[in-house]
Amino acid sequence: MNDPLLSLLAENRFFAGLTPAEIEDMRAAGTVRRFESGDLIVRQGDPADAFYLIFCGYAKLTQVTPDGHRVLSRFVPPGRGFGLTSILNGYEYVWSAYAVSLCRTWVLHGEKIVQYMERIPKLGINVMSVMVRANRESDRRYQGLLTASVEQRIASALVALSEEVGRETSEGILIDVPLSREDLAEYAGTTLYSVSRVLNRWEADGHVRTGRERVVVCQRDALHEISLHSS
Amino acid sequence: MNDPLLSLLAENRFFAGLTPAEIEDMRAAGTVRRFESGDLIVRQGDPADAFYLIFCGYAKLTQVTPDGHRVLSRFVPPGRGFGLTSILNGYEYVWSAYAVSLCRTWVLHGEKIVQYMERIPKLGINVMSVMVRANRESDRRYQGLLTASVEQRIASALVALSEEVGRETSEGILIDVPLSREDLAEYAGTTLYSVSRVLNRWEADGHVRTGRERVVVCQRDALHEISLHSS
DNA sequence: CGATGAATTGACCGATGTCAAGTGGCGTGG
DNA sequence: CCACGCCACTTGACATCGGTCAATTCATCG
Repeated sequence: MNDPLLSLLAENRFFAGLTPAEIEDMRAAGTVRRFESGDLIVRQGDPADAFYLIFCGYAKLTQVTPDGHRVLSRFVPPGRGFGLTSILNGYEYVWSAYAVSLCRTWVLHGEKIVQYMERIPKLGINVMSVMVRANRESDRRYQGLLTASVEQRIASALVALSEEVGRETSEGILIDVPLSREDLAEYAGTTLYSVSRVLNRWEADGHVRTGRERVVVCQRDALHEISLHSS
Repeated sequence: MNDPLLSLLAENRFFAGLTPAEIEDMRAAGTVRRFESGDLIVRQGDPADAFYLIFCGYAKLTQVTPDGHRVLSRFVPPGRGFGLTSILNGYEYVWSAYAVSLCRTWVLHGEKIVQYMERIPKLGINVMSVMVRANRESDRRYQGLLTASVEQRIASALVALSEEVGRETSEGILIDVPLSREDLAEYAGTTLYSVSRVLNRWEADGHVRTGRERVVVCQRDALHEISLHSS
C-alpha cells in the first residue's frame, strides 16, 4: 500500500542506508500518535522509555529548574525527534514536550531501538550521527551562553530558531511557531522585558519584524554578527 | 604478555560486553601517546579525526569564543575520553585539550571506530550509552546556567568538579587538578574576582577550604543546596 | 630572600532584572 | 456587530548584582 509515513521514514537520516525491508519492519514496530496543539506529549520526570519522531507539526521542549524557572530547550521540527535517552534504562525525561501545533508523531520504545541496533549496525551509526550533532549543538550553545551579553544571547536564539523552525517568506525568515516574548526570554535565558526592548531596537534597525507571538528575521547575518561580537 | 593498558580497556565501559579477542584487536588498532603537564593534545578548530581515551592523568577541555572569552568546558579523568565527534567526517574539535598532569592516552581514529562498530553492534551501543550520558550532562548544566545567579553557578561548578575530578581526603573532596580562581571562573561563566569573593565567604562558612590553585569541598551538600535554591 | 604570578579587596558603574502602570489587539459573548 | 475583557506587549523608574579596574597582599619557587 502507499504509505506516507513509510516514505517519510525512508528519507529520514535515522534510516539512511537501511533496506526497505528493514525500514518497513521498524515502522511496524512503532506506533503513530497524534497530538492537538498544546497537548502534553511527555512530562519532565517521567521514565524515558520511548523515542518520538515528529513527522508533522512542531514540538517544544521545556524544562523547569529546581527553583522554578522555566527554560525553553528547543523546538523539534518535522523529520527530527526527541527521547533518544530511552535507549538507556533508568533515566527520566529532563524536559516536558508539548505540541505547539497539530502534531503527528511516530513512537518507538527504547528497548526496541536497542534490539534493532543489535541487528542492524548501520542503524546504530545513524543514531550516533544524530547524537554527535546534538552534542556539538549543545556544546556550541553552551559556550555562547556562558560569556555572552543578553543582546548576544537573544541574537543567537533567533539565529538558532531560524534554523530549527524558520520558514522563508517574502519578508524574511518567519519563526514558524507561536513565539511570545516570554518564550524567547526562556530560550535565551533572560526576561521578557529585556527581550521586548531589544526586539524594538532591532525592529527600528530593520533586523526583525515583530507581532503578537510572532517574529520574522529579516537580516539574519546582522543578528549573527551581533551574536558574535560584543556590543 | 601482561598488558596494563589491555586490562584498563577491558574494564572500561566502552568495551563492556566485548570478547577479549575483540578488545585485544581494537587495542592494537589504537596507539598510545604520552603528554607532559601543560602539553596541547588537540587544538580547537583542527579536524576531529581521533578519539582519545585517558588512562592516566587528566585532560582539560577549553574553548575560546569568537569574541575572545575563554570557557572551561570540562576535565577528563582516567577512564573517560573525548573526541567522539571523530566518528563523523568533516567536523572540527570545538575545544582544545590540554594535559594538566602527566597524561597517558590511547588514541583511535574515528574511521576505525566506525569500522569496528559496523562489525561489533555491542560496541555501538556502548558508545551510544556514553553519548547519551554526555548529552544529559550538558542538558543539565545548560539548564542551570541559563537562570542561575553567579553564586549558584559557582556552587554547581564545584559540585560537578567534585564528580569529574574529586578525590576523597580527610578534609573533604579535593579537586584533584590545579584549579585557579580564573579556571573556576571560566568553568562557571564569571570572573575571577567574583569567584574569589564567593569562595572566601564559603570558607568562612566552612563549606570549602582553599589554597593557591587548590579547592577542597568540605560540605558538598551545602553547595548542592546553594546551587538549587536561590540566595 | 627576591621575583613572579595568584589571590584579595575596595571603589565604581553599567547592564539587566524587578516592579508598576499603561497600551493595544484579538476573541468571545451579548 | 459592538463592547468588554483578557492577555501579550510596551515603557519608565528604580534597584542591584556582578563586572571592571586598580592597588595591594600573599605564597611559592628558584
